[in-house]
Amino acid sequence: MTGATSDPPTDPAARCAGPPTDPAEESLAELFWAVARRLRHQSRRTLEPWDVNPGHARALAVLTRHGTMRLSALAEHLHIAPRSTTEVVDGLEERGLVARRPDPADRRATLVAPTDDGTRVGAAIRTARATEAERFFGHLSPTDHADLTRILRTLRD
Amino acid sequence: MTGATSDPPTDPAARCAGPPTDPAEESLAELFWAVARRLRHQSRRTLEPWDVNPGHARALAVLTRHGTMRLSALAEHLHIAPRSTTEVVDGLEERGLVARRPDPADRRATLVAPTDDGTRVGAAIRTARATEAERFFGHLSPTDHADLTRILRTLRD
DNA sequence: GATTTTTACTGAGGTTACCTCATCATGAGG
DNA sequence: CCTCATGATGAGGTAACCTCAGTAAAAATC
Repeated sequence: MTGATSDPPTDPAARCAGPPTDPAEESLAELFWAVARRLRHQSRRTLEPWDVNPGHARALAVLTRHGTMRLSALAEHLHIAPRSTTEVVDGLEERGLVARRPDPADRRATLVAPTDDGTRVGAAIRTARATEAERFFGHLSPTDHADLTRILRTLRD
Repeated sequence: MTGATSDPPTDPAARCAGPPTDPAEESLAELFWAVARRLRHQSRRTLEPWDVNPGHARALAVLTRHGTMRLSALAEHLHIAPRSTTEVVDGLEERGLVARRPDPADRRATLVAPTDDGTRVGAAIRTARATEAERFFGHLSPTDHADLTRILRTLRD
């Protein structure tokens, strides 16, 4: 009925900083969030085949990019609390994408390493992400693409 | 120590679709999310003085823009389930920003109307939002501003 | 070398912002 | 009148975070 309840029967992150609801009086910020919303949905769809959520994907990306690291280091990379990282790693471990192993240099610490499967999936997701971005941003002319990059970089800093 | 745990002692929404973690190999999507992150933080800070969360603010904006409406109608505007809307309205009512009143045309329904205070706060937030956007996007040259608007509109549709 | 302090992870439990399902009026159509 | 649909809400669940307390081990201090 509401659309939000029936369209995606299982989509707990249906929003985050939602759209304007009303096309009139559209500010740049509203526009920005509308685009963010689309990107987020597409991203979610992209990840579906691997049964990993965005959090898992981010962690796996860090691990395949930087290699084995301590759980605490992973937490810093992800900008989340160590305790939360424990849970993300739990999820990835359940799926056989990473493995915990004691740090030989410090018996308090655990090293988290991508498994072979994890490395493969990580690479696959990376590729899928690139394709997704291509589909999303690919419609832009080269000039617009460059402009957008430059402008976003300005806004980020 | 981790930065994430000590910097913002109370910021449950520290992320949502995080930053690249690594400046190298920055894709447009990563850039986009980095900007989104900044915008979100700034938005949160903007709302602090009124003790309303983004969800409250969105609901109040809809109500001050479109006026009194049924709870279910509000749910549709917000793209969330009616049950969730009940909770948002509860929050706003607690703060005295909206009032429930029975719909004379249908005794099952409740009308939600902004109070005088709600209207005032709604307007104030609207203004603060505009200022915030000015601060955020104001650094852009008029050309960049126009380009960004045009490009984002392309991406949204 | 023993004691204190710090650090790395994790169990327990909390919060936020959503959700579904069941319930209870009420309204609408046969 | 009776059945079915609808509007709001109680009850309870989930995801992704969080803090705090505890345990074990390392590091620093005495």
